[in-house]
Amino acid sequence: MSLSSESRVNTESNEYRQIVRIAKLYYEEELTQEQIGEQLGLSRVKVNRILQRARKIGVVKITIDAPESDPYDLEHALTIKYKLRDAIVVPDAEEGEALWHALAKGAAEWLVDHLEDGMRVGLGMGRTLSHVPLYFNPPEKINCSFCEVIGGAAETSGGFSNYNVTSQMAELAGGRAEYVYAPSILSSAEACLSFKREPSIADALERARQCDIILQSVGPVNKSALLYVHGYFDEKDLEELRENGAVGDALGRFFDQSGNPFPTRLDDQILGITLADLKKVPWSVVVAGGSSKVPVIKAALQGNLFSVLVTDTKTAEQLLHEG
Amino acid sequence: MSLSSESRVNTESNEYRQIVRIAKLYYEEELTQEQIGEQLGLSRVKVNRILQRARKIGVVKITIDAPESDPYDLEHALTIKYKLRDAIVVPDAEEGEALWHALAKGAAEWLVDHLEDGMRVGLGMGRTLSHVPLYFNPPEKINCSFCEVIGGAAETSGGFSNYNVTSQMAELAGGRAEYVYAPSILSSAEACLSFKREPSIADALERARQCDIILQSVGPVNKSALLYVHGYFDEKDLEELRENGAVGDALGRFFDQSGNPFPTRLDDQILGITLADLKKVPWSVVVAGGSSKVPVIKAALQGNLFSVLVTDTKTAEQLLHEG
DNA sequence: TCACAAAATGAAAAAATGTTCAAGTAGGAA
DNA sequence: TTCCTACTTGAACATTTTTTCATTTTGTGA
Repeated sequence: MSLSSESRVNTESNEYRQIVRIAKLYYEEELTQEQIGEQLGLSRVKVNRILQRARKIGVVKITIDAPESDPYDLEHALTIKYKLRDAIVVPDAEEGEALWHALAKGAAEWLVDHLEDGMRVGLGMGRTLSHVPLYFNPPEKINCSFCEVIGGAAETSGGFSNYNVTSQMAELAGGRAEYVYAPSILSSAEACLSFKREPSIADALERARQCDIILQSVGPVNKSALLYVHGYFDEKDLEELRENGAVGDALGRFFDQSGNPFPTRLDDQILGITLADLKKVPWSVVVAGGSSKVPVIKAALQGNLFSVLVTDTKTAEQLLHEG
Repeated sequence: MSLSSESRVNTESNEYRQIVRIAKLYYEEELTQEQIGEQLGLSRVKVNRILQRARKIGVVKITIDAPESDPYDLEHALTIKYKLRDAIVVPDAEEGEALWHALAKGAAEWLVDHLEDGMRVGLGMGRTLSHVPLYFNPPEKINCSFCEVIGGAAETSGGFSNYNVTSQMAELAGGRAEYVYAPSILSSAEACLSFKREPSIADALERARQCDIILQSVGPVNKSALLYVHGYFDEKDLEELRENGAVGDALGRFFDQSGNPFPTRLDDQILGITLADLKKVPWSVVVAGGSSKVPVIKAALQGNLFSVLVTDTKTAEQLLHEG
């Protein structure tokens, strides 16, 4: 019949008329392709092909109505670009308001939506995470448990103890708290090993590996790193790490630009789950934002260390438009 | 979770956020419902339900882009309202231009698009049909045949003979013509019967019944009717037919308001296919327009005598908006 | 005319989607 | 509390859609 060029169709042509008619019968009248074929004397396969063509050349337009699309678009773009299960973009912090409050709120709300009976939630460390309980407000009691994924029940990190966070979360949810009664970093690999052999601690770590959800932050290779704070690394060590390609850390474990583990001499002294463990968790949530963390987050996401990201608008945009 | 009211969703809610995200993954990223469910931790069925909801509440809008939509809309509306296989709406005739030219052109073009090798096309009678050859212009030779569906190879009707029309069409298409060598109306039922028993005529009628396509017009119960023109009915007869509920005729066979056959004393004297035969033809095309024919066309379509309509804009609108 | 590559076709297979149903669950009234 | 009705859920089933593939058709250049 007519010589059908790839993507342009004469609006006056009979081919076009037919495309429009079939599209209407399918999308407006909701006939099946079979019924349309029968009515018009075409094979079902042909009707199918015409419909594909109709979508391709834009005779049929499918639009998604998303008012206030900005945050949604960012979230959606992030999930696509980094193959995430979910992404939450919170508004940039107001002047004078700390970013970690906004992030903590986003993480807390995300958690309320995803927490179900029987789940175990692992909590990492850091200033942002320590603010999560402030905003965590489940509408009803949930039969779940919260645990630590790194030692340190009795320690404090940046003024906030893991212990407190874990117990607060458990209380707010109406669930149980499970602790790791041990330091996060041991003085030697041997000491660490003997702790790990202790059944109660081994159990605690095993529970941590089997969390349904883990919330954790990531940080750059600088003085905020866990191992620096605890005095196991000095400035020179950090410098060396950076020079050799370490980009950031999560739970005291460093990783490079691609999110691959970057081993350090202290890896065997840390009492906590590894990056490999983290990758296996169904919902591993990284809660982080701020310009300095952009390359770190990017690396972590590229290495699939996390499946959910909670961040702020500005960071989201940097994650999307750079590189 | 949230109490989901039937058709209104809070744009800020997490439910809405989820609907938009899933809609985007499905319609923009073209993931399958299964993949989406996997990624988001939902069952496939649930994703399916959310997508149905997205369409229902209008988050997803499917639009069909039909520039110059007027004729298309009319055609589409006609196919739906009267359950037609196709409808062609030609522009209203210009001042001084006869409607039947426009209709004949529409019918001829429709035929070009649908005529295929091996098909048989039956041609009825009437002024409009007699103009079809003028506009019939197939781009290539088609191995098909044209036949008459009512006697009258040697007669003329309104100045145009069936014979001429059939042979012209066959010639233009490069196919064969098959005639019914007999009058369209006999002087008695007995005479008609003996004609019908004649093998060559019986064959011709059988061929007519097995057409793939039949083009025919319809007319109101007035002096233009075949049986009046041939002198078998007088004005009083017409008057009586009208009073008893006859609305129009096709091929000399009358029908009522619902398109049901309205028997007359002359039915057995007509040498041609019946309305019941007409209904069995895959593509029976009625070519008719004009205010006076609106009730006739409507009746014929309601009785499913035809599956394709060729008419003009004004008539189309009347067919759609009245009754 | 022939031969060849590209495009179109539809039957069958595979995949995706939609529906039903039985079981479970929340919310509300007594 | 108990009972009741309403809704929600996902597995199993049914239907529809899409893809694949072998074949035919069509256009093109020799």
